[in-house]
Amino acid sequence: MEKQTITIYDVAREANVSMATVSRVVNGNPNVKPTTRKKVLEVIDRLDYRPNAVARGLASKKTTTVGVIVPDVTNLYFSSLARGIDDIATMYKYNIILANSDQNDQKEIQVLNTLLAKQVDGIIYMGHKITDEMRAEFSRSKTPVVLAGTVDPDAQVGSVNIDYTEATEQVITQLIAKGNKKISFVSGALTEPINGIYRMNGYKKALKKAGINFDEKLVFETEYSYQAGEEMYNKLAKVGATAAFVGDDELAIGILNGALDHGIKIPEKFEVVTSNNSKLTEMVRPRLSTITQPLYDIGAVSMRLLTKLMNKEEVEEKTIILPHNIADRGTTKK
Amino acid sequence: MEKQTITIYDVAREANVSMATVSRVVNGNPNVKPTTRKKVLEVIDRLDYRPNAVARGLASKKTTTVGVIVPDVTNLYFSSLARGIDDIATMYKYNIILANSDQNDQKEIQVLNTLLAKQVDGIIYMGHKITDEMRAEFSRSKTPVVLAGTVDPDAQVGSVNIDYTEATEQVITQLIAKGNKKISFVSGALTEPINGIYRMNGYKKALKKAGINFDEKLVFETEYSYQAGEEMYNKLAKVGATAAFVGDDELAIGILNGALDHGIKIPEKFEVVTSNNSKLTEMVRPRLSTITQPLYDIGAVSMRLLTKLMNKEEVEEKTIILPHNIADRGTTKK
DNA sequence: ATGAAAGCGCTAACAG
DNA sequence: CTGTTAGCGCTTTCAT
Repeated sequence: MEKQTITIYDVAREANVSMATVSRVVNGNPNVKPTTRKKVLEVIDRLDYRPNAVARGLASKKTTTVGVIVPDVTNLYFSSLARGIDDIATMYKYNIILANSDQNDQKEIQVLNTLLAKQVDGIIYMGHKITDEMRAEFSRSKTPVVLAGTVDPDAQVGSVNIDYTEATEQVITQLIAKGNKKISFVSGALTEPINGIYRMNGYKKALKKAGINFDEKLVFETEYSYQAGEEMYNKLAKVGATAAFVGDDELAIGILNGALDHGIKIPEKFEVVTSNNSKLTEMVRPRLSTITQPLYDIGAVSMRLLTKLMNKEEVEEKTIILPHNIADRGTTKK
Repeated sequence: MEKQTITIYDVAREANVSMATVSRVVNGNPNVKPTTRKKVLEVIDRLDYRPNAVARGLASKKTTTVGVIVPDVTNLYFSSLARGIDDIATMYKYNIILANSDQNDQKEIQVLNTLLAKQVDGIIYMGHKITDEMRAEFSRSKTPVVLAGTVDPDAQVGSVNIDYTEATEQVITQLIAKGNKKISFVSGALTEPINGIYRMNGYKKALKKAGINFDEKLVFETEYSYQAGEEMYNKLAKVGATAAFVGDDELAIGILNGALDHGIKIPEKFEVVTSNNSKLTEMVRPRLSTITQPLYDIGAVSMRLLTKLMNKEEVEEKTIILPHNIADRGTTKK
């Protein structure tokens, strides 16, 4: 025979009080006489009663769970953000439903819909690009949304990022100061605003300031993968680049190793700066110079912002920019 | 004014059918006349009706979500498993509630309880060690549990792993064949069965077969981190080890870089073999030799097993061992 | 401080 | 093939 699930009703009966009272003590409502509270608590303990969050969710219209959409958790950039998100979520008593989207448009919409169907109280979205359809869904639903480490020029929703333009400009400026004239720009698709708009603008600004002409041949779009990076080095060599600014750490490591495997001296003959400062950057030799982003914090702050939004608190600014820096390590000249 | 959520009842009214019929078409029940199905579907579309999964969960006692407990998602070993889990979960229409435990006993219990309160249909646990309390909770609850990449000698629950003992034995045997006499065993706590029992047994077996005495001084327990590895190299040098078998990739990379930073030639002067074959192993130079585990598959198979358990299907064997191999790469002699 | 009662939105017999 | 009717377990007014 199935073990009977014990409900709030059982507790009420055993404690000689009403369901309402049990509900009150479970929810920490102060309007309960200490004696009855004690009595109820004791019965709860004795019966090993565990509130059913689903029933509670249906009645209260709050699930205390938030949806997290991520391209791929095995990417350290995203898993670092996810970690920050989960920690703050836990702190505020939320749980996370984590869904990998593979940045696939269909899957994203699909995932968003099941998340909404599951009545999540809020959503954190990470990705490289927001399709029109997603944007439409975001604004159509009254569920709060925060973009973490993800930019959207037309975003009506909250977001947490660093200033990619400025960071990129600084990197390029430093590279130019070290004597580089041909600095490649390697990133994912330029149709992604973070690449095509923000980083690219920073790149061009630095070039312009230094009086260097923008050369399209130095710009490479590719996928975010180690493999793509390894193959990329040849192309960089072919166009005569002496340095590369790279938008993703795994990609950068691919390029670094590609160069190394060709016997190129790093940083003497080729410099590379990456963008995410994931822990990978410190695990390779030479250590990768990089823009330092507070990855964990971006996630944490995103979740914190989301809690405010879910709580309908007033937020002064829902487009948050966190500080960044540049770490000069082994892949750039001293 | 709040936008009124539209329910199954609204659809029923608009379509001139009963809630039951709407429910049937929503759930793909074949017992609906094509005409009415069409009519209902049209109303659903027009009203933009979206079934409430929480209400459904309460009524059906199934949430189609599973809990996933993991020490830390930013660890590539675990995120790789998690990725496999999520993909199969999606395939079977489940969602994943992901919770980081930091391998903290208290937090684990805490997390397990909220997962259970949220009525997850099943749980996948990853970790280094299962405390008595967790084991007790697992057997007390009727919610199916599967351990992924996690061993528990007394496990009553499902599990998916490789044969750690055999794999370790093979590694050590190969290392011995290459002339090493002093091979260090570096892992996390030996109180964790995977280290203290399985891997250690493999280590000792290989030694014994080769007639080499077990030397406690060659065994090192440490935490799973890159940093710990970097610091570990000195100790290895001190005891005169010429090779190391390492239980974790980040740890192994730390050791590798520690040696490299000391100017040690790898693999000529020191060999290292790691255990998890995460993508990190191919990103360092020289590439790390490793036991190859099908990480993604361990996750995928775990989730598949869990679906069967949740479905109360008959499973021949719930302790699954997946095949492994040894990849001889740059950190071992040819 | 406590109880009664009406839902929350849906599924699942059961009946027809 | 379709409708009726109970719940699922809890929160939340509204009384008292």
